[in-house]
Amino acid sequence: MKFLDIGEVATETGVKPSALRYYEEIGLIESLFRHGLRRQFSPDVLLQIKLITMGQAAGFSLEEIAGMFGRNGRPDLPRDVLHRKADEIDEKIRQLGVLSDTLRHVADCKAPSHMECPTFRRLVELSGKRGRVRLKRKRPAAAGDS
Amino acid sequence: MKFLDIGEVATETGVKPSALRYYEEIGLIESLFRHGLRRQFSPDVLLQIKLITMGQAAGFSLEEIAGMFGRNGRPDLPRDVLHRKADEIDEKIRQLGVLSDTLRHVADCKAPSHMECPTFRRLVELSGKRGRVRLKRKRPAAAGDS
DNA sequence: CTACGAATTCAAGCCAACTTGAGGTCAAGC
DNA sequence: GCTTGACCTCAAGTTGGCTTGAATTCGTAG
Repeated sequence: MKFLDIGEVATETGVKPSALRYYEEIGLIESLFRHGLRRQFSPDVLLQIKLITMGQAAGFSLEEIAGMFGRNGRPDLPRDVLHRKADEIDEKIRQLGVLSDTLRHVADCKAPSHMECPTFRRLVELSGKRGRVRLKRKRPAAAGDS
Repeated sequence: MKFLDIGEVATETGVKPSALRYYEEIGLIESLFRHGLRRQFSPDVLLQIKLITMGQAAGFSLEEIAGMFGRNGRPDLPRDVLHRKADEIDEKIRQLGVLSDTLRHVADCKAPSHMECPTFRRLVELSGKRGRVRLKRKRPAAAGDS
């Protein structure tokens, strides 16, 4: 089996060595042993780091991420908590959908101010509602309708 | 027309007064005038704040958010940049889908370590790929398949 | 054997986004 | 006219997640 230097892990994942050391310090990942002073990582760490960066993209703290996938490689959280996290993410996905729609609308809308545009307002107000709702795409914008 | 005290804005949006003052300080929102010392906000600010919190959930900085929806109430970014932001968000949505699936899998999988579970590995590796890919739900987990 | 480059530790620094605290102001109700 | 409570300002502090820098240690190639 081949082990990885911190530099290789860094180039493969795009996460800087300093960050990786920090992750190890807080117990989020671990190196298997040292070669001289150098940490040697299992290739599996690449997968773990992918999860970590995804979790960060989702807005979770490193602490929460550790809970989800385990400091030791397996989650310390019970099943139902994990399911609730997943639900949280799904809700975030919904909100992001609204944000994306809103952004595209803003890009294309000709109205002088968004606040006066009913489409805009509908979109944003939608963000509070539950359930899947995305705009039908590409209705050509009419003047005065931003 | 009815104007809002900072406290009302806070309770309606769930954003603390201190944060709202900070937003005003950096020009992200504005109060219309003062009543004595007190800031008076237009009800429209509630919508704006909803956008701000959505943007934050998406992982954008306040700076970026200001660019999207405008410090002044309208975006300072050109159309194509906004569209690219929307694309960014869509990509993030895809990644969150993978994360959510992975999390549910982790919750239900009986394998001793995720790293040994092929389903898990497939899921995570999927996150790099382009295009819509979500797992079919609720295939009952077999033993040894985590 | 020596030099090189890639790693190491440790403390300190940095940034965004707020929060906290002390001390002050104001308007509405009694 | 006084109290009350919600607001105000301003400076300083906090948290998370790293980054930076100085001084040092290795292993390998020449």
